[in-house]
Amino acid sequence: MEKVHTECKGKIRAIHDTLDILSGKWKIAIIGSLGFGTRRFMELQREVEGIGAKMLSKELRELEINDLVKRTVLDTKPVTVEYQLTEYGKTLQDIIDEMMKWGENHRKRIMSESPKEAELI
Amino acid sequence: MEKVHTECKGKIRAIHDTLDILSGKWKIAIIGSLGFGTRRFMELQREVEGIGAKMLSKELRELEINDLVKRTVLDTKPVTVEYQLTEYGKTLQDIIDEMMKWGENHRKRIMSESPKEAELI
DNA sequence: GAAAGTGGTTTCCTTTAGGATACCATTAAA
DNA sequence: TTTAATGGTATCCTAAAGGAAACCACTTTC
Repeated sequence: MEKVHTECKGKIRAIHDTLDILSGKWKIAIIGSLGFGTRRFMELQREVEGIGAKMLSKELRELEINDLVKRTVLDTKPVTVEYQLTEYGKTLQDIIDEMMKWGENHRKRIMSESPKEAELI
Repeated sequence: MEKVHTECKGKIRAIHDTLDILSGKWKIAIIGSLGFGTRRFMELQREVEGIGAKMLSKELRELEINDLVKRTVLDTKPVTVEYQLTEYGKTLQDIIDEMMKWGENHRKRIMSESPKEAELI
């Protein structure tokens, strides 16, 4: 029983590691945008609607630290910076797909229960 | 291109729906605990180490609203209340498993890069 | 020479998440 | 009669997340 408990805490920690990387208001949208291909800072800021420069730069830095996104500075004038998903970053796809499927189904479920309230979300 | 964009926003919304349900400091631990079987309020508070009554009650209410957890009041004296995962709640298992696998692998990866820092996390 | 675009950082502010403590009613045991 | 256990709620407080605006250096265009 104690072994089960210890094991279990490790698993919960693992789940939270993943959750920490994916949660926050913008990370998924950024990863989603980069899923279509390489993007520059300004392109991301336009595609991820509503994000400010501060948050974008912070989120990108975190994704870069976790080796999910690669940042490349090009020697142009003025400098351009490219962001792309790393191969490792692409390994998130399975889990993101699962979340997408579950979330879409959940919304349908809620809509069929009480459509009016659900529309407000 | 616009259609792609609209579709994409729906998908991102779906992912965030899922994320909203799973994120927060305690939900995963609660679901994990209930994964072993029915639990009473006090049992949960003991098993989910560190959680206070206010947070536990709030998180349980949210899980109940989303039909992931069922709350049953038993007519004993004093009243006992049982919480259990619904069938729908169990459908989260796939996605939680994916997150667990990814998180465990991610930790190994970080450990092999820079074991000393990683231990601190 | 001014404006606009490149990719940001810094500062300050508001909003939200979470925690500590006290409290509630009920009942059984000591 | 006090204590402990049941399952919570209400209030207040802190910490963290996030947003707005100003600012930076550099270069091209108007």
